[in-house]
Amino acid sequence: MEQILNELNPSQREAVEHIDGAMLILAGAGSGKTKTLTARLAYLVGEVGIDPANTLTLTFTNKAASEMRERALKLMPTKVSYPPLLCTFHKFGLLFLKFHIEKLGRSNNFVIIDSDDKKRLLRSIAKALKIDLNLSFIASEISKYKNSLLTPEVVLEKAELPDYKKVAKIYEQYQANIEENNLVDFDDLLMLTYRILDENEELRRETSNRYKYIMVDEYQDTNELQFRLLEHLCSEHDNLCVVGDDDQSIYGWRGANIRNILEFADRFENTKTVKLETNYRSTEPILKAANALIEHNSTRLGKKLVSHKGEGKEIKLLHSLDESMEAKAIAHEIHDLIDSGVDPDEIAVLYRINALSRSLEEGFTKEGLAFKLIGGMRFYERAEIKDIISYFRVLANPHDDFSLVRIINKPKRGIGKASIEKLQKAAFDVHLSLYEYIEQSISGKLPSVVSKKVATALAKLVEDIQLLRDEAKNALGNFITLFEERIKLKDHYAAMVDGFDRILNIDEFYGYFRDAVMKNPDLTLDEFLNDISLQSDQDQIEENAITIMSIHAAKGLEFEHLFVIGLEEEFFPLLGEGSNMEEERRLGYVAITRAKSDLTLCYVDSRFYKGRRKMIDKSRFLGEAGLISDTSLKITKSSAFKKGDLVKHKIFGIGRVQAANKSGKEYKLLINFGGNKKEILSSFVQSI
DNA sequence: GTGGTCTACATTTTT
DNA sequence: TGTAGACCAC
Repeated sequence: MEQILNELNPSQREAVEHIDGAMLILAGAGSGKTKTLTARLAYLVGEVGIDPANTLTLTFTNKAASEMRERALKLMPTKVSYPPLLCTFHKFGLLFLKFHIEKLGRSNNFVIIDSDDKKRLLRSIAKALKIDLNLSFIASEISKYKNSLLTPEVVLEKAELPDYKKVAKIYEQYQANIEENNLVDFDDLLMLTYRILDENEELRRETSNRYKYIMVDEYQDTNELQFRLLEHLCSEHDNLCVVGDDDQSIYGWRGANIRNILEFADRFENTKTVKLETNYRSTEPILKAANALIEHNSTRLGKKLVSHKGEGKEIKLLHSLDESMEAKAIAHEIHDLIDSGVDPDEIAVLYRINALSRSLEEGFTKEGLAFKLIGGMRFYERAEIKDIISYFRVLANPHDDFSLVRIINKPKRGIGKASIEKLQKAAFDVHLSLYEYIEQSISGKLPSVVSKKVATALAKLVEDIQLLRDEAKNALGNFITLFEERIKLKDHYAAMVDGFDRILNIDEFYGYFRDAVMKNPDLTLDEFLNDISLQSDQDQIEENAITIMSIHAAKGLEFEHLFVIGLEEEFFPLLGEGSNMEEERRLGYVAITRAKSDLTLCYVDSRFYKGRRKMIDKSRFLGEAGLISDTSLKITKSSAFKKGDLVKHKIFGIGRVQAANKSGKEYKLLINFGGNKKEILSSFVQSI
């Protein structure tokens, strides 16, 4: 243990050795946040003698949780009998609800639905109510309500604008619907947990006394609900240690409340604040730019990263004509790096919006550069995977109407929309689940409402389901083989245009399932489903290739050689309604601080976006980071201006170049400003 | 019920 | 420019 402490710097050590009471660890990028957190957990358990069962460490992602678990366990004495609970907020909610959801009058065999399921449900409700609103908007609104603990009734009452009234109506039906089917969405995992704790004082006390030492990672990303949940969890002791960086709060648009971290010390009495400002990741020039940039924000707690590494290469700027030239230029630089022996895993390209990945993908492919793209369609959200999961859900619980509808005609059984609707209505009328109704109508106990052809298809489906259910009850060792034999999902997908990829995915999933069964021969379908529902595939297949991803996706990662593209006004900072300049700047800060020693910031003169080519200015962030003297004066290669170009002058406004003549190092431009012709040096205008 | 065509639309995303 | 979902014809 002594050795662990010796490896820490004074502030890290101070944080680790603080035991009781609230503590805010302001951990700048690359300041050894995970190290401090895991060391503290090990210290509490191994040195202070706190029962691991009395600790709770919460993260946002599975990846962070498993990384921390691994590191903490290594530091801990081997004699620890019980591993400390270290998981995501949502996983904690799931565990809690498994034990306590009956306090809300619900049974604990609930099924977790993902955002895709949620949207499908919302779509059908919106359609039934004849409401034509953007589904993502509805989904995020409902999410907001839940995270603010607003019930449908309250929202209905409060909503004033017509659109919000409509959303409230959908919310009401949505909530009724999922409760009726005993479904739980991601927000419910937290909201219901909170509600149970809020309504049961006794349980609240018990729970708080159980988790006597609570730690939270990435605290700047907590939302209102998570904060209130934490309040309940530490109501008996205030032993809440949070780690975060207000400058890295980049999920405001998702409901993260930066005030949670800014006002932490006000909410908890006698908060100890520790700042970790020594950065072990990046060289001085990189941190200088990061510090300079973030200083333009006003709402922050204030801290300044100091480089432990010291001097290094200056940040490079890469200016290109357009996105394809940009991709080409970057590809060439990366090829050079790889040729000089750099590990591709140490190279990444980041962007603010996913749309910018396309030009990179195309350019890199053209240049024969292998890359892995993070983001986009998630593995578990692929239609073919969701189909299998839906089958599994039906097998685990045939009364899961929602999943049954998804798979009832996959592969095609000739059961169409009309038949499904008839069945649903009939089942509803006799208060049976869809499956029960189908089962009973086949056996003749209830009248059939569908054609003979459909009835035969349904009979076959029911037979398959029963057979597979029986098999699943015994052992899952041979389950996949039988499943594929009966359902033939692969054949269904093989016939499609992109069938090959889909088959690969299906096989990967089957393999994953077999593996899970092998690791745990007693696994049940139920357990398997719950495990994967909270899983994302952040940890992608390990390939030795460079990475391209959004800045959000790069949070928590670091790279020796980093490129950030799209440093242009409009793209980064991303401008538009609802854009938040301070959050954009924090994103810039996150992007820059991902680089260890070699950072290249790229911008172009024009980009193709949403079907149009647009001229754009370089980002104000370049100026704010001290990388160019003044953003408003463009220091361009003079050849960039030619007759016919539109330019902007600080005083004269927009004009068109009529002639360009070399004058010393620069070009002298004859510009027509709305009929008013002037001769201006090119460095005094910007191209637009 | 299935399959093809047309049109509106287009941040960031984990669980 | 690309695509998801709506819509219409068999």
